[in-house]
Amino acid sequence: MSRETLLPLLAAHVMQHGLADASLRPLAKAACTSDRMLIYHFGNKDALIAALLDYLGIMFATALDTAFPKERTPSRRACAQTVYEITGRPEFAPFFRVWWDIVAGCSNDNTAYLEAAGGMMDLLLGWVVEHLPESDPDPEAGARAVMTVIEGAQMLRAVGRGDVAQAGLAALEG
Amino acid sequence: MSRETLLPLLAAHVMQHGLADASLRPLAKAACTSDRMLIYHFGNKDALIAALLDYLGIMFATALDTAFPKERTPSRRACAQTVYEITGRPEFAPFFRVWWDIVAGCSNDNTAYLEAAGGMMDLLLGWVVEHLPESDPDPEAGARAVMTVIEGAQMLRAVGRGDVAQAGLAALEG
DNA sequence: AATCGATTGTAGCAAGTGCTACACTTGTAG
DNA sequence: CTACAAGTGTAGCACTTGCTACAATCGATT
Repeated sequence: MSRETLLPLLAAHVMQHGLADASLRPLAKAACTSDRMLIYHFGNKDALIAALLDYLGIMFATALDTAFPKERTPSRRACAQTVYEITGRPEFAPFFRVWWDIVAGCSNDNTAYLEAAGGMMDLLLGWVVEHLPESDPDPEAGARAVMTVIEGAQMLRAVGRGDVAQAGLAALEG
Repeated sequence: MSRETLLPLLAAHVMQHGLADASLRPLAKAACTSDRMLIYHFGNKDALIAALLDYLGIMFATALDTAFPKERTPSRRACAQTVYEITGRPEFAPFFRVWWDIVAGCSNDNTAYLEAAGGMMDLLLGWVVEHLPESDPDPEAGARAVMTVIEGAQMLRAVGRGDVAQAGLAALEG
């Protein structure tokens, strides 16, 4: 049992139960160890969470690569709608459970959370750039516009206003 | 000491420390009572939180009305940018601290949180409708588009990507 | 065989959690 | 004045929290 074998189990638990009130003993049980061992391997809980955020970032990146089509999208709007549709699938729900916990942590100035969240945003931004149509006049600016709409749509969906989100996506120009 | 006198103090505490890990004894201290009294007045913690969410919704509505200009904005983009600018002022930071906690609660299927968040979104949606230019061809659709971009921008700002948010706002048509 | 570091189990601590039991004081209605 | 309900303080329960002390096991090196 090393950090590397522990992390997937910990990540699975966190994606199912949320990151906000994850405590050592339930985490340990999920990873088939004891709280004692988690502290031993990671030093303390903060370090464990930091390592977990790192790992979740990697998981997110790979999930992105496998779930998304390789081709470019025909328009900015189509790109945004594609991301929205794919991230709305049930297998992405666990990820969003922890995502909103991370955002909440960010607004409490938690540095580890800010880094993790920023990293994931940069990752997604890069993905969007490469999936905009080749004809896009300004892919960088386009990606930022698309990202903003996507994230807004995802938040609205999270609070049960998916209809607003869809309308917002449909209004995207390009 | 009644619920009505307690709620402002509780709200103040929650906006400073976050809603996620608000526990009875700190809340009680902030409201100059005991945990015993909070339970007495609200029945249990869940009911207290529900009442608090209600109260925060009202606070949000009044904050909106006082902070925002009475006039209509000249364009959809200007409307979004105005909301973004105003909600970025430091006095709104405490509110967003609890807002992201609420969103996180929503993605854990917490009904009370879902209701509160949905209510606030509807409120803001209505406000946007009435602040779009009179010339707007479809204020309902426009408001949804504006809302989506606003919320995306606010999330990006929360995770330290305000630059992306600004670009996203600037790309809004109309 | 001896030793050493890495790893693990058991037990527990001090603090904090939501909540309750019980006794006590009030203000008010009969 | 009395009775009764609303309100309040003190103590405490059973539980969870992050973390530590102490000792034991294990494989590998000397």
